[in-house]
Amino acid sequence: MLKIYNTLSRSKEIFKPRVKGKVGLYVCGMTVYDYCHIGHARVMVVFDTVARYFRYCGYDLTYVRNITDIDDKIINRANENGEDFLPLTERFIDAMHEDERALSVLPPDQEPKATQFMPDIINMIETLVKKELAYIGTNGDIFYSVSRFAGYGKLSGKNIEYLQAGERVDVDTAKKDPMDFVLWKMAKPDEPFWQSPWGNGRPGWHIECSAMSTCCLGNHFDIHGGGMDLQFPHHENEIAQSEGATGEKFVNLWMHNGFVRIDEEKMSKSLGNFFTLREVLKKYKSAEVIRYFILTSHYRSPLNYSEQQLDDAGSALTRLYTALRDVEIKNVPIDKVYEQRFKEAMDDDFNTPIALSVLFDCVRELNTAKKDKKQDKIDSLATTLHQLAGIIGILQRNPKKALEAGFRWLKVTSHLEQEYNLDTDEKIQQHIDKRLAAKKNKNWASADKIRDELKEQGIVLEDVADGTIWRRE
RNA sequence: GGCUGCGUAGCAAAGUGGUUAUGCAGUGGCCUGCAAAGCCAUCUACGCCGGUUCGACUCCGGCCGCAGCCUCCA
Repeated sequence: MLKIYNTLSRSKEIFKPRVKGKVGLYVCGMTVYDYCHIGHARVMVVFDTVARYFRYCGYDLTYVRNITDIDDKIINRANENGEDFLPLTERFIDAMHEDERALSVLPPDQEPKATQFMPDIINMIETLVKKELAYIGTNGDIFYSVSRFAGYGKLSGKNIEYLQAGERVDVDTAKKDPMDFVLWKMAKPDEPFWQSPWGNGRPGWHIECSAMSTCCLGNHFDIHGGGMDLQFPHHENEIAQSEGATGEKFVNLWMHNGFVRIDEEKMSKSLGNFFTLREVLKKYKSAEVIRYFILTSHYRSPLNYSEQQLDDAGSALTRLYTALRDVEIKNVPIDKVYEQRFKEAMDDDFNTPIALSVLFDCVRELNTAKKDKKQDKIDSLATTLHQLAGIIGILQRNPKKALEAGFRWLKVTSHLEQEYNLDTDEKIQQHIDKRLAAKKNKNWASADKIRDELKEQGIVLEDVADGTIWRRE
């Protein structure tokens, strides 16, 4: 029985799809004017894990994650670069897809872009104007009249009375009320625009998500997600727009993931304290450490970024992959006890830290089974581990290759570098063979020297029954 | 000012009204030519002060500290 925390009710609720066996999930994606940072990676990984789990549970899921490809920041960045906004957004959409693949994030079923939904956006605004929920401001922009929508604030728990509009930002004098927000912005000279009944312009940020989500999933759908910071005003405004326009309930369940922090402070573009995924991958060989790191905390908790934590993630993955290194994944039934424990963890609002702890318990039992040479048990547990880990998108690489590659780019500054010349696996193997020969002659001093010197260069050797295997630290 | 949420061992991170979370790190042992990996054992906990209770890290109240939203942000 799957329970999910609903921001709307501030409690965990038993998940009931609108239509039996089907789920519609919409997640607010990226505004594409820069590379993805670790905060974006978290949204992608969290909702990818949610999507994978729904499918594992047998739901027919439609997962929609939008792309905001027109807004003020995109226009500003394009101007700074002296380019048109289109090549800019195309470039960063490609980059985002690369990052997504690196994180083992499966593509959503639909990835609507704001610029592709102009007719629907304009239709929705027209409806809102017709219903007198929106009006034309003194500058020609169209605004949503917040006071005309009963229940504004129900998602974020805000009371309009106490909101201090204009405290940090000057109130736009074109509005009737400081709380009102823009639906359609008139284009200034040299800005990209689309034609509308109110003149050439572009949509406000919030309306695109109302239009795209209802077009892709219907007026009323199951789950809407995104980062905590979107709760207010973005998602609050989406509710006002969608419910105002359609007259139907918009979304049953709202999910919001916590922030990534740096030194106990929110990572954000505006604070400038962010690391892009690309930067982090200059230190770590595989984005799997980042995915693992994200899964070590519950999706609603804050997640403090540090290299120490990514190193620990690498160590943990080493243990997991090591357990699978010398076994075969067979087509055998998986262990029901571990599957049940794993399911219970995930059913409890996607508790991935517990789910991971189940995997480690499975690893221990698997390692013991190996020691005791219980082949049936080994087959069953190895398959269980591999399959359950797959549900949360980890541990799907070839274990031997993953371990030989290692998880971190080590800076080796050893004087041995020239002498050993370890730039290919074959060359590493030559040194190992040399050591095996020394071992055969019981020339321990020589064998140990090779092992120590390889270790100095980040290569760890393990002598096993039928030879020597290696991995990178 | 209004509204959220958090405070767990060396680090990270779950959870529970009484019984081992888990990972990394540490210590002791087994294994090993010696290691590594693995297995076994083990040390460090629940911000502070009250209250409820046979019993609270877990519930209630107060206090302190931290983060977030009320502006664009995942």
